[in-house]
Amino acid sequence: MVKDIIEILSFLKRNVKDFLTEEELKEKLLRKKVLRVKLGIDVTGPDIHLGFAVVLRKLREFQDLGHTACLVIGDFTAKIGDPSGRSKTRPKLSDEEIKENMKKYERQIFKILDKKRTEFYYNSSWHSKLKGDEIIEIASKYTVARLLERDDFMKRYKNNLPIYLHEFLYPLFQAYDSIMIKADIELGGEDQYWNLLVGRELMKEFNLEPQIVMTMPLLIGTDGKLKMSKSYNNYIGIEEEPKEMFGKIMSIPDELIIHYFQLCTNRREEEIREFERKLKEGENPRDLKAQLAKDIVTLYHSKEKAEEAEEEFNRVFKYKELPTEIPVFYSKERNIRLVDLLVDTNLLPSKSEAKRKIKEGGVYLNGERISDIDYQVIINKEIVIKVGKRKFLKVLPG
RNA sequence: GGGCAGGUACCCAAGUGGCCAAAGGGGGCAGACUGUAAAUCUGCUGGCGUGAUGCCUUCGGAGGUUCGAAUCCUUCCCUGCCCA
Repeated sequence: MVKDIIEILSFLKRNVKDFLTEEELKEKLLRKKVLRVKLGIDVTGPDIHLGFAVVLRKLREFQDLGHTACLVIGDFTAKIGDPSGRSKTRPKLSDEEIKENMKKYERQIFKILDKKRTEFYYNSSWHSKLKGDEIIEIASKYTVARLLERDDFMKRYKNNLPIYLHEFLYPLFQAYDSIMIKADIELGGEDQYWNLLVGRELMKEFNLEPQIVMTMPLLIGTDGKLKMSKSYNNYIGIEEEPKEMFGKIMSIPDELIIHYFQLCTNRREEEIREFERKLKEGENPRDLKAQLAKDIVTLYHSKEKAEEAEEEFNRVFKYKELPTEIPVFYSKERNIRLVDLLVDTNLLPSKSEAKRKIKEGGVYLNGERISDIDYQVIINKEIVIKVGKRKFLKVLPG
């Protein structure tokens, strides 16, 4: 029994950044059969990306060991939004929008999680009922100095940027969630560490067994610099089309290959070491990245789709051929300026932009670069337009 | 409540009467090269116009002064700091 637990612990420790504390988890595993593993879900946008998937995958590991995933939907904060109207990351959402988002979310979440061992909680169901005196009670358990410990708050404070009072309260509300669902352990990205600790502290204040805190490293986004996030637009959604997913993974900087293998695939530790060695020995990073892309597409789609995506990628970017499927636009005009056509087809947003792209040599008609901004297009048969490396459109008379 | 400092394009940030569609950086896009939608280098980055020294819209909002305003004045809104 004890030996099993040690094995389980070392399994669970893979890809973990902060773990507070291993001893407590060991003790809980010995004492309880089923742990309640909490994960907070933000409902502001409908896409789950590979970064969040790192955490979800960890949660799945707990489920596979028989534990319960307790997903706390942050609909309360989403509904309140940001009164200052400044923060784009917290737009105010209606019940309908939240429901709509949740539908899409569930579909994606269960690509990773096990439905049978998942419970959903909407935190508005308790937060909306809190009375003023109860809120004060919660607030009285924590100090401003401790709230200011949070890096993000401290930075803003030092830089004379606004910190709104409700933002100060959010961590406490989030912590209160842990109390309401009696979490044994809470998971999150490493940037959540501080928030999760508040949960731990608050639980102690309410005379509950404090939750264990476990965070996963943040996945770096496709830009190679910032954490993967919707707001930085550097993310790869787990529901993206295989081709798109494949391409996006190919576009990550080479230095991130191992990082992604580690956090986004089921490759064993030894295999990853092996890849690392190959890279050092001068193996073409392109090939390993293609392997990575296949791994990930297989995980969220299928092996077949992954292979298709690879073929397509090679066709378009390696051999510079046309993609197999090109969207079609039927043009009523038979004789039109190229600039106008580019705008009409939505390939480019404005005529100025179209002229720029033509001047830059980024526009091709049937494989031929066009550099005359006054170019007239005669549409009497199929024409394939290419803008930049990735935009293709077939234009037919219609 | 009082004093002071600020609000500029997708973001950060310079500009303090005409040479401002507005420096610089980031991001984005395009090209070259390549190993790929990697890295690096180069260019572009408000809209419209037949190509440059043309027009229209944009420097928190609304008015005003001026031949001319991001820049000056009035007023309102917002943020930070200090004092109370």
